[in-house]
Amino acid sequence: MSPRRAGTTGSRKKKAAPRPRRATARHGGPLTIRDVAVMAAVSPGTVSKVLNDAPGVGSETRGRVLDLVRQLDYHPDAAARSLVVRRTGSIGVIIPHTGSYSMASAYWPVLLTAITDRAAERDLNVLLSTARSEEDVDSAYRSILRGRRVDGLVVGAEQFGQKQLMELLVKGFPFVMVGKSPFVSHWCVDVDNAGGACLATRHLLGLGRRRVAMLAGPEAYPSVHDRVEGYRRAMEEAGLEPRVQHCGYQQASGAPPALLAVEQLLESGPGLDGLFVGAGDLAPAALAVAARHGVGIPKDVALVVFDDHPYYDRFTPALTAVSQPIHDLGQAAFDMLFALMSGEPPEVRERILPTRLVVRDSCGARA
Amino acid sequence: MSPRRAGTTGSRKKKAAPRPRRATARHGGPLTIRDVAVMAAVSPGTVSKVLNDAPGVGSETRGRVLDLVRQLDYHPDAAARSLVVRRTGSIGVIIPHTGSYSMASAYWPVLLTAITDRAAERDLNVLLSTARSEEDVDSAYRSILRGRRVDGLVVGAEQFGQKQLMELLVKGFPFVMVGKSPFVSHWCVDVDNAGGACLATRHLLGLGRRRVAMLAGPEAYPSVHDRVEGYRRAMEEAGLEPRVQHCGYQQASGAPPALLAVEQLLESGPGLDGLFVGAGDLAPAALAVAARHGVGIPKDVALVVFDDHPYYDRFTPALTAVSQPIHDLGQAAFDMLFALMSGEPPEVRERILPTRLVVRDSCGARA
DNA sequence: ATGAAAGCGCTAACAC
DNA sequence: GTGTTAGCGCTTTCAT
Repeated sequence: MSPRRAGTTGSRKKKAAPRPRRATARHGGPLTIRDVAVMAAVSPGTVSKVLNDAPGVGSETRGRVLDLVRQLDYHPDAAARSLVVRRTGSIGVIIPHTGSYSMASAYWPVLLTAITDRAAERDLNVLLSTARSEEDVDSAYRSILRGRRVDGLVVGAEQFGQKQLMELLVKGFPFVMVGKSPFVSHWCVDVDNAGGACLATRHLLGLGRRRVAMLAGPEAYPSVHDRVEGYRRAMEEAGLEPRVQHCGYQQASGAPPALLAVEQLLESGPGLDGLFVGAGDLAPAALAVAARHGVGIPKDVALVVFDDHPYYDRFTPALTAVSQPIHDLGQAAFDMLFALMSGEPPEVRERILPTRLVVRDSCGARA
Repeated sequence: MSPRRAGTTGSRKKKAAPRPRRATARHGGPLTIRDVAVMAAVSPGTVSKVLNDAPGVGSETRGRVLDLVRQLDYHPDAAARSLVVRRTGSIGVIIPHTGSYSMASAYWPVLLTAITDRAAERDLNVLLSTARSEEDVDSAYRSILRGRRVDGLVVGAEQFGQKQLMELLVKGFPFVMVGKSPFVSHWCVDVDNAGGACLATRHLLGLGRRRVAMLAGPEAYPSVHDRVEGYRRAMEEAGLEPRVQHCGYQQASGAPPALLAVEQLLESGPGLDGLFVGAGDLAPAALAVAARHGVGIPKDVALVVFDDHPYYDRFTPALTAVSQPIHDLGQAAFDMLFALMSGEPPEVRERILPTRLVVRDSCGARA
């Protein structure tokens, strides 16, 4: 397809021929370093040195080349460059989205934005892979790592399988996890799940609520575990009996397990007067069931939800929430990865960011 | 740094030497096609043919190589490959996020997810660039196009500058726009903005509202223009006087211009009884101002907003909204780009997707 | 300070 | 059917 050199002097097979290569620049495609070199009347090697701020180039020459480069808007071919320098200039980000929800919630989008912006500052590109299901994670993983397309990786650790994590670890591939992995200990960033949950629960307790239950996600996730722990701690401090109801996250189809879980909470046992909703995804379900049962919020049941959203402000009642510093989390993840890639391991292996409580109406504090 | 070949026979400079190259495989890095070739006792060329399903390989050999490849988990180096095939196997996506809002709204995240998933099906990677401001778009643009890192591009056309768009056009670079550009005519996908706006307005009119105003974004955007047009059409059909109030989108800081715009709408002129909010971003402001003025929704003013969100269901009143098929839009954008990249231009230059009205409480239809 | 040339890992044209 | 080799566009010794 691409025209290789036309027979120069009939010498194509004899090994003695000094591999003439193309002597003159005559192509159709984009500019190459040769073109620039020819026009600047220097060798490609010199242009390369200029472009890479390497020493050994006269300032007069350097200036001339630089001008030309600017004028021609020449940019070295990334593939050719990475082939020789053995770096791609990209990082990978793998994020899960179970159902259409995760991407619609603010968590991943904001995280991603933070990472992308930060990466851009360092002249790194971001290769994004989304994974629909946990099985999907594997293919996302290989598609992004296959062929050494990235120099480092940010992964949502909770959804990542042990196998892949171990693989990365063994390879010594630079990566950081967002959220703790149930399987491996490695560099990661996370929010203070236990602390935030404790904060939320204490807040409800401080408002005089006593029968405070927790609606939690699937037990397998470390974040869920930590939030349950924080809730438990607050309850036990107050000498109260914890009551945790787990449920699955919203799936792509089928009846939301959250609804059933809330039903169970409301129906069984003695009446609640407080509810800590352990994940933003679960809040709508909790509100819906409460409304259906004629349970007033915050009058009958005071409610705090983990993970904030701008729109909670416009719910009725406006939701009191534990706000996570998602943007900071993304920046921290990138910074950690960047350090790893630069061969300077960050000081701390786990960077845990604090949460804060945003008090609105659903907890009854303003009532 | 990387160990080049150790002097084989002292012949390093004489041009007669047949460029011996490395004969034996002995390195530290990842597997190369040579390694596989050696182990399979075939030539690299043959391995390459197997990997690319090229003809001219015996089925016995093919099987042996394939087994080995699988067993070794060998993947060809992407950079080396793209250098010779002149394709990167990646597409770029540039999305704007003014303030932290855009990414928090469902539009871009869902669009991005759709594109990414679709790309994965075609074994294409997605290089993501976010642009904070309109000036930022330019650097995002160059960073992603610089060095030919992608084979095609999806861009949010409204925020893209004329200069960049023209550049792409002139280069003949495959790209599709999401939303129409004010500057150039090119392949693009969009929702039926005018139709959706008309739908919303007619709905309000059909409910008996007569003094229906529209709260719209900045005039410069084609989508805003189209929505205004749809609104106007519906009003004029009914023989009513249109009343449009423009405002800027939410900025990173400063008082939201939306608030002021709504104030103006409510204060000036004769009392409204209907409001068409031309963009999801503006809905919270409209509700806030209405509440502050003691304007009941839908009792006093019936409201419909363009662009739906799962959480609107939990607003009070639940928001009636024009729902855009964002996921489909993303898929359509990718499909169009893929066709372009395959050299088979899509049949239609503009793919316009229909919207539908999601009736909830704010329009008063259920009252 | 500059240029020549080797070679990164792969594919494609051609020879056998 | 299989091996050989040139060369993609760049960086990087090494010689000059």
